Amino acid sequence: MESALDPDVAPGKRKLIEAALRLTAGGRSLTTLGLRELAREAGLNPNTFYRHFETLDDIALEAIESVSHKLRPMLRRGRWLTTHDEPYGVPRRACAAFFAFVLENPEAFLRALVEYHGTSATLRAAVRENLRDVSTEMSDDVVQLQLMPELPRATVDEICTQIVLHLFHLSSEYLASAEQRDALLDYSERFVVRLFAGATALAQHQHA
Amino acid sequence: MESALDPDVAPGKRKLIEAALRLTAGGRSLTTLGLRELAREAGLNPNTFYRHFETLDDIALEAIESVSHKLRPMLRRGRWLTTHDEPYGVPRRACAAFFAFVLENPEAFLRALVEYHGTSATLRAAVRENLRDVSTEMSDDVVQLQLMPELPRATVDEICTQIVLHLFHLSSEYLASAEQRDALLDYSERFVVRLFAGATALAQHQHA
DNA sequence: TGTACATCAGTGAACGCGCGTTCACTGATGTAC
DNA sequence: TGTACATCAGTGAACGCGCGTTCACTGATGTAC
Repeated sequence: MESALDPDVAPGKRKLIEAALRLTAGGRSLTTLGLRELAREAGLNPNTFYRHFETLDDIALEAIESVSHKLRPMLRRGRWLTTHDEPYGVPRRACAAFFAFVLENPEAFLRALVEYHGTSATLRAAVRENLRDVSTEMSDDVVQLQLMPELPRATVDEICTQIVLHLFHLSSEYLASAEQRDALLDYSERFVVRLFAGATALAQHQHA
Repeated sequence: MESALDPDVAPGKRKLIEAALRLTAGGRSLTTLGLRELAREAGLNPNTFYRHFETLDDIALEAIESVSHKLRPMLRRGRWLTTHDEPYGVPRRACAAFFAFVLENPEAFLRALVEYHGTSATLRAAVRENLRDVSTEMSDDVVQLQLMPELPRATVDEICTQIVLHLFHLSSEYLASAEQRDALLDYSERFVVRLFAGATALAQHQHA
């Protein structure tokens, strides 16, 4: 269940992409993969690569895309917030939901982290675009549930971007040490609460 | 003036380390360098490598260390704050000082960014240690200049860590596009101000 | 002061190996008539 | 319905190349006596 590829792509192509994902699951960059290495991992003739891809960049992009297509739907609204709860637990539960999702998809996050500051501009852009989508959805929720009624939409957007980025960068440490997970959750909650509390306080000062 | 190496190390060793720094300046990871590639860049026989290093990891570590020894003293106290100014401009000037420093040492920052989530645990640890030192010094300043008298030291430490990390991750975008630099500075200032304002507001709520 | 020897940075040729790439081939599936 | 042909995923052998590594060598500097 590594990827969610079309079922009607050639089996060799699917095997190669799955091999790429397997090889990079531990934190290796997609840009360091070799053609023969991929074929070996996929159990195919090296030549088969050329039947489906032009360059090694091609397969890297398709691999990123297949992960993204799996991740995106799982980060939609419902997972983050539950409307009928008291609002003060929301930041903690949102952080907890994010980290739970990281635990469910550790390889995907390690891959994304590596490419975030990696060599390939295309892969960097792909990762950032996905993060932007996540933070936009988070911001939508905050606005629609009227969690921060005093703040303008632009401010909520900005803070959500910073939160998602922060959680994203913490995810490797969250995966690495099970003992620190509670501490990281506390830490992230304080981060979120402080940003929103600060923005609210500043907005009130402006009004007074 | 790439590095600050001991003047009495063998010229071949210095040339190899400088070659490593040159090759990674654009954002390549140290872990992807080849022995012959280094020798070529340094203008030396490939074999000379073995006179000074055991493995390719060795030279990567020494390269990181030489950058660190150059960077550390430049991030000390004086650069961040100026005591006699009004306190409300401090966050912006601190961010501006950090970004100015990034502009002066673009290669060093690109290198550090790449290794931050890279494959080698040793290099990751080296980068993180340096960031921790920077944020500790920043926290010292905030406490000693009594900029946030209501906040306990632990809170100031935590916020400074988050600020340094945030600025660090922004540095690649800061370097990449000159047009966005003013916007990034504004953005960072808001981030800093919100965190401290939030922590202060929350501390006052607790007292009331 | 002069000679013999050890140390050590750097050289040059050669090795075996895995790499990306090319070419000619197989065998299954689909399609035209 | 049957035959001929095109398409296409996958195979296998071979290529030239750059890699890390080894071995034997040079030549300068320092040291012992």
